[in-house]
Order: sequence, then structure tokens, then C-alpha cells
Amino acid sequence: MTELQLSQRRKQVLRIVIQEYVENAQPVGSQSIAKKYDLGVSAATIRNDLAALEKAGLLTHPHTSAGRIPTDGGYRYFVANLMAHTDLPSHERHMIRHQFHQARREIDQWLRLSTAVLAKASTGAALATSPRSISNRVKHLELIGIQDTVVLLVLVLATGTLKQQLITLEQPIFQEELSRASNQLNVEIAGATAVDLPEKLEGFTGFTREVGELVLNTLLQSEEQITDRVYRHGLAQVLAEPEFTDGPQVSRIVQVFEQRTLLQEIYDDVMELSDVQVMIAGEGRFGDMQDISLVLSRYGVPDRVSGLLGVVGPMRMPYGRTVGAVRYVATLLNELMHQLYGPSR
Amino acid sequence: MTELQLSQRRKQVLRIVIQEYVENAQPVGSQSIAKKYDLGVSAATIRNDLAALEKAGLLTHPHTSAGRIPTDGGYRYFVANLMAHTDLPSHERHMIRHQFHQARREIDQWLRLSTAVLAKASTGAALATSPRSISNRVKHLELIGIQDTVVLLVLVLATGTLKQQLITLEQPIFQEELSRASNQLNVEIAGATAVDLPEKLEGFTGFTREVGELVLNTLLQSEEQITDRVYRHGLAQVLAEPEFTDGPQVSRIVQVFEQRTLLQEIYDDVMELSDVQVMIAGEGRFGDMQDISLVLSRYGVPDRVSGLLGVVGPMRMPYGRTVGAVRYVATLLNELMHQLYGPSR
DNA sequence: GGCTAGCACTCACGTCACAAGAGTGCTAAG
DNA sequence: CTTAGCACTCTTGTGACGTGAGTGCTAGCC
Repeated sequence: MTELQLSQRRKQVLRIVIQEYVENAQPVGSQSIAKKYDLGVSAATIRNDLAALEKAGLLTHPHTSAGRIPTDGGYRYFVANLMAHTDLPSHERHMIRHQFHQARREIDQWLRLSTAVLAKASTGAALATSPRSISNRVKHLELIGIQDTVVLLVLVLATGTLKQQLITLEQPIFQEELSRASNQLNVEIAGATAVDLPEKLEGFTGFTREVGELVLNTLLQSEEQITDRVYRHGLAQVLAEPEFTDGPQVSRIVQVFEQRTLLQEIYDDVMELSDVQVMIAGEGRFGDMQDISLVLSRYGVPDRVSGLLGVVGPMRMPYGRTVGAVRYVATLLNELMHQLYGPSR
Repeated sequence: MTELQLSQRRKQVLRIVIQEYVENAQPVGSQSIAKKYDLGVSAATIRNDLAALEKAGLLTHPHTSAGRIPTDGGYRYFVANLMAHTDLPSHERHMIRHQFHQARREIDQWLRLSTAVLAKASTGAALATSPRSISNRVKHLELIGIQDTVVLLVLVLATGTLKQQLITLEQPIFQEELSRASNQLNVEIAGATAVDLPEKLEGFTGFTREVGELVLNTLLQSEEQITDRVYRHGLAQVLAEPEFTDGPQVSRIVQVFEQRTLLQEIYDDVMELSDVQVMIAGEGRFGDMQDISLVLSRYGVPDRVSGLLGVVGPMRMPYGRTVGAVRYVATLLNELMHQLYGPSR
């Protein structure tokens, strides 16, 4: 982004326009600014400022005789240069923290709670992905007969994640044989990563070998997929916003909210940066995200597990507050998961 | 429902009105019926029939000079007495079956696929709950140290479901001790239900006892909750229907779709009946479901596991087709789960 | 150069009247 | 019971019109 030089007052005017528009969803004109805020200048001056800001690409007006509304660029400038770094008020923080400490100690619970909290604290819809492990290790495996020819493979990874997989056999296998196979494998492959595993499997044949291959596949898969689960909360709330009254807009945001593929694409972007990231109208790189903004953050333990957490809402969004909320919840999750997974190796 | 006596032609007229309205979402008048369908009578006669059907509470018109549209009652009468029992066309059935056999043999996959298939085959949004076990038995448990003071309890139930639970300790416990505890417990509690378990635990003390209690809790919980997971698919599609252009309507259906509590409430109703159940505008018993219909079915293995599967959409819905689709997918799931869990005991 | 006042101009929005069209309800006759 | 005819109702679309908010521009002031 080209660094624009704006006079102090013009920045102030931009800030006011965004603030008012975010609040009221109505174009804001020079007179109402002059009346409500005492800038020490008249409406005509503000009119000039508005025109200048429009020329700079930060504002538009929907038609000649309407007030100004921010453009994508306007919001971006605001987020980058003008936004007050608002943390959530302390009583809200306490309440949220309390809720987390009350929940059962399970990642599933935490993420569900995270989306609920985020949706409540923002005006958007919250989403979170279950954490994905980075170069995961096998901790333990178990083979359990379910039916004569059906075996359940349970895989515990070093991060505490469970993976399950059903195996159907041609012929029945007794539990003793299953136990033997799993014991053999456990001795050999404990602590193995997807890289180590193939050579460790070389000694095995038959059923035991097959199971080993399955373990490998599962391991590889768990590193490829961003996640096997996406948590969502608060779509109804965001659909109540005035920008989502017409059809196309609704289907746009629902698609952004529902589609896994988009998250998959965005994932790498967000992972690179440590702080909360604001993505306004797709930043030109992602599909059809007119008038939709995302506020996203990574969470997890560096080098071990990480997931995605954030809010999707209209471009007209209280960015300060939303960023604060996402940041706080991400920090909390980091703490909790740190306790669980310990320091990064 | 009071069994109405309608002449053959009037039934025919009702059928036509519903069919046309479902297709075009537009009130249908006497003339268009007379022109398009050769009933052997004139528009005036049909007009009389329409008036009679309206008097019977099966039709209304939005204003004096508009055509007729079905009422809740009209749809109910249609579903109960007039609807052709349409199975899905065989090529669709084959395609769906194929997809299922291609998927990995995992309940999670199946349910995900089920909602995708259902959403595609209907005009609504599909949802499914993960199956809930009925009087479940413990098959196996495993204790795995994650951190010094963090232990993961993995519980395998007789139905093949996995449950996990993190345990935080005051003091570190070594893996050997964990193994000892889990071995002891495994010997004692294998095959136990929530009813048997308490007395079997009496001999234990300390950490082992604690773990046993946790197992009991988990078991109880898995029978109370309808499910720990709800699968959803196709909201965007149903929101594109013309009835969901205004705000309140949208928020209504999104709420029905998103809220777990509603499913919880409906669950018992659906469980009682074996066939697909159609619930039109909440049937007066459920909250704010104006203009929304549900087509639901139970799936699972009798006396062992069962879950809920179905479609939520506008009241103006092709019931024949939707019922066929839900029924077929439920049947498929039944088959698959039967293979997995075997015959009911 | 920056600020202000004044003024003409533009354009969405609400209202009203009006015509067209679809569909009904009723009556009287077959 | 069915049909034809006809008056009536009510939505929908269109164009005219006034209103008001807000702009853009120009000329003057500090």
C-alpha cells in the first residue's frame, strides 16, 4: 500500500466518516460531521476534505447527492494507520477467561466456546478450524475388533489427537492376533513421523504391514488437510446486518462462511504472520468477497499444532473491537494449548 | 387430522395447485389450470372447486385478485393422501450408492456425504446428527501420557465410537502406572454398561477409581446428549429460494438450521416412527417455523445406535422427491451401519 | 494558501394518480 | 352440476412532482 500523506484533520475526518458509517450504516455528509464534531472548521472545509479523500480513493459516494462512505481502500488505510488498538474491556476479558476455565479440558469444547464467544463479542459470524499438527509423531496405536471382519484402528498422535479408521477384512481375525500386531507395531513405530515410518515398516509383512501402511496414510493425511473439522457460530446474527438484505449478498457471505476450500486457501497466508490479520473484500486475491471482511488469527503452539480462528462479517465492521476480540481469544487458546502440549520442541 | 371427503376432481385440482405452486412459486388461478390441464371442465367450475378447497382450509389467496396458494393444511393433506410415492430415479440411486461405497469406511465420512447428497437431491438444506448409542458398553480403554501431568483417556465403546477426555493431574504419573491402571480397569469393566459399572468400580481406589468414574460419566453423557456433532450442508442453496428474500424469513430458517436445541426436541418424536416423517410449519408444536418444513428420518441399527437425518426447506417443497431422497439415504446408512455393528442384539 | 459563505445543481425517495392485467365472486341460464 | 358473462377488487408498473440532503464551484476573506 502506498503511504499516503494526509493532513491531521483529514485523517480525523476519515476516522469520523468510518466511525459514523460503521455505526449507522448510512452515508455521512459534511454538515452532520460539522454539527456533531467540533473540528473548528465549517462544513464547507470538511466538504473539501471529503473531496480530497475521495480523490485519494479512500471514500466514495453512492450517488451525487448522497454523503460519503468508505471504500475498501479507506478501510484498509484506517486499519493500518488510524485504528485505535482496542483491547476488549477488562470485565469482558475476565468473563471470557472464566468461561474457558470452566469448560471441560478438551480441544473440541474450547473451539466451540471460542466461536460462541467471538460471535458474541463481534458483529460477525465466527469460525475456527480444529488444529492441524505439524510433522506429527505416532504415539500409540490400538486395534480393536468390532465385528468378525471389521477392525477399528485407533491412532493416538503425539499431540493428543485421535485418528480412527475402520478396516474390513476378508477373513475373521481373533483379538489375540490383533493384539500381537499392535504390540509389534507399537514397539517399532512409536515416535515415528511420516518421514521415518516407511523404512521402519520394511520388516513387516501381511496384515501387520497393511496396518502400518494405513498408519502412514493417516499421518500424511493429517498434515495435508488443514483440518477435519470447522466450527462455526453466529451466522444468523451477521445475516441480520442491513447489508445482507438482498439475495446475492446473502449467498456470497454464506458461501464464504460454509466453504472449506476458501479456508484451505487462506490458511497459508495467515500462518505466516503472527498477529491478527484483517482481510478486506478479499484483498483482490480471493474470489467473490465484495463487501465482506475477515479478521483472522493463527492459534496453537509454534512448531507443533496450529489452527485458524476468526470472524467473517460485512466490510462495515467495528475493526478495532473485532481485532481485539480475535486477538484475545487466540491468546487464550494459545495459553490453554501450551499447557496441554507443553513448550515447543 | 379430520379426514376430508373430496370429490375426485377436487383432489386433482388440489394436486395441480400444489404442483404448480411448488414449481413456480406463484399463486395459481383457475384459468391457467383450465388451459394447461384438460380436466374436461371450464375455468368457472375450477373456480368453484378452488373456493370449496379454500373453505376447507386447504388453500388461501394472498389478496382478492390473486390465484390460490396452499396452506399448511393443504400441504399436509397432500402429503397424507395425494402424494405419489416417488422413489429417486434409479440412475440417481446408483450414483449415490456408488459414492457411498467409494467413501472411506467411517461414520464421519458417511454422514458428511449423506448431507451433501441430500442437499443435492432436494431443494433444501440437509442435516444429520452423529449416531447416539443406546445402552452402550465399554469395549476398551487406554490411558496415554501427553505431558507430565496431562493424561489422555481414550474410551472405545462397543459400537466403535471413540470418546476422549483429558485428565489433569496434581502430580506426574509414569506411563507404567498408567498402563497398570488401564489394564486393571480393562479386565474389570469390559462389556459393562452405565448400569453395571458402579458396582464394578467398588473395588478400586485412588487414581484408578477416578478414571473409572470418568468412564462412567462419559458413558452416561453419551446416552443423554442426542449427539456431539451435527452435520450440515447446503444452506446457501435453500437461501436462494424466493421465499427467503426478506430478513425475518431468513433468520427463521437459519435458526432452525443452526440450533441444536430444536433437534434435541424433535429427536424423540422422530425416533418413535420408523418411516420418514414430514413436519410442516412446525405442526403447531414447535416454535417459530412459519413457512418452513422438515423432512426427517431416523437411521441406525435398532436397539444399538440411532441418529437423525433430514432436510429443512421452505414449506413450498417437492415433498415426493424429498421424502424419496431422505428415505433412500437413510436406508443406505442403515445398511452400512448394519454391516458395521451387525444385527441388533 | 487555506478557510468560509453562498448558491445552483443533482439525485434518491416518497407520494399520488392512473392504466393494465389477472383473478375472483356472483348470477342466471343450460 | 356446469357454464358463460360481467362487474369488482387488488396488485403491479409507470410517470409526474415536490422535498430534502448533499455536493461542487465560485468569489471573497484572513
